Amino acid sequence: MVKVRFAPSPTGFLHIGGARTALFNLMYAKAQKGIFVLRVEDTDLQRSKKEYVDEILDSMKWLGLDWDELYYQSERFDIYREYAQKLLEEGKAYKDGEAIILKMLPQQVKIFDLIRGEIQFDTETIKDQVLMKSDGSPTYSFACVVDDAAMEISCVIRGEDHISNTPKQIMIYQALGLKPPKYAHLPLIMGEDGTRLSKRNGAVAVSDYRQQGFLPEALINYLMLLGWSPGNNKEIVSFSTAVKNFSIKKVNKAAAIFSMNKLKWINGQYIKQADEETLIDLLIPFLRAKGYIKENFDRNYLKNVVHLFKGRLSTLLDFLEWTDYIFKDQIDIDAELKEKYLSEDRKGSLKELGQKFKKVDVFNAVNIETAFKEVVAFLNLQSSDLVHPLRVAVTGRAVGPGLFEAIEVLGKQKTLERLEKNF
RNA sequence: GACCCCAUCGUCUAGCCCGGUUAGGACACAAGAUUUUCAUUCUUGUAGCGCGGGUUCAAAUCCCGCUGGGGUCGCCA
Repeated sequence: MVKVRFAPSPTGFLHIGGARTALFNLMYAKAQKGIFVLRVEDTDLQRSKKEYVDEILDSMKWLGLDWDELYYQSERFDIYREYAQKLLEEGKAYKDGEAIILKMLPQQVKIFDLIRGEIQFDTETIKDQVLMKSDGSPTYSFACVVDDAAMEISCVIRGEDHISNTPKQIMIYQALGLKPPKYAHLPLIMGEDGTRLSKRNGAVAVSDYRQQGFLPEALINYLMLLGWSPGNNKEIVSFSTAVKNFSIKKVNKAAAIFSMNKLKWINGQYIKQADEETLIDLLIPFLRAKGYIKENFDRNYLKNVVHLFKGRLSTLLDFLEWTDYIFKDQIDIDAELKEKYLSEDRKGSLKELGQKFKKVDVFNAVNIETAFKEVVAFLNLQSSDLVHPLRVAVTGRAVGPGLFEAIEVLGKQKTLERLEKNF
């Protein structure tokens, strides 16, 4: 039976690298109809926090990284103590104060890594390992070994930063008389500048990406591409498709640099693919937080707005950026734009447009454009002479979606108000 | 420093295991087309096997060395 685990420590938020490790564990499990265990490694009584546990579980759920079993190491101290006691009695470990320490026997330890092949260590270079700390809590390696064995984990898939822990843990298995699992050490994810991923060079917490308006499916899609390729030159690939093609042996050995650009591109692709109703649900929390919508809002109207902008978003946050003139009563027009597009003679033309628009009964894009064209012809102008001033006058921006569609969505009332009052 | 891991376009990668490819794709970048603007979309382009030795008729691919990058050396996980 294939069984893997993701074992985060609740001393911080779920890290993007942790999420990738969890994802590869899940893909490996799903590809073989195995079990995915989530084990919270909260043995550090000082640094572990309940709020971090909640945040990690929440982020995992948001990403769709659903686990089959959940364990907390803090509830298993008796088990670790028992095993440590046994090693003490067998003379394989010794006491130093209250701490229990494993004697390192001299030998060559070979580990076979599914991704890297054979790796060899000489235990001469490894110190005796603390199993139980003076305060009665187990160390990472000891709890890890006892649990991986007890939970019958068939393969340990973790970050490359754990390679040097592996021989230490093999020695613990050996002392305990237990058979080690298989191992697969994933390449690390580095920041844009090639150094360790940190808050300095981009967001590290999964929850940050959520707040920045990334879709969970898009983040998953991006993460699976870091160190692995779904094949067939495909980049936009769903989790289930990835699972069908997943092979741990095809995982890359070299560290990968995180690219915000590519993540944004993928996110934009997912937004374009999503239907309006789905996007509305995703957007609601953002719109509420921004104060753009109240408890009660017109969902149909919102649908029109979403339809207008969905093709130009790379994150959900971009939507707020684009739609300020739709949701706000007042708009501010940048002085530079005023000077460039709203000169005195243009103002007269815009007044003229306002008069014409007032008479348009069915205020839709087609009728607005017709009215616009009539005014342009009447004033002996080119369309382009008035398109930009009109856009600036009603949206406060020089760029945006199709002007007439935008005006339709903006609505007759706000359009007329702005043509009369804004300059 | 010691031990360990790694090395294909700027970035993510396919190819490497089982030597023979015009070294493929994607992001980014550039140009063009479309668009009333911007974005989208489409087309095209720039760009890569770190270096040096082997082995071989033939090396991105196999071997060795170097260089470079990374990780670990806690009673943290």
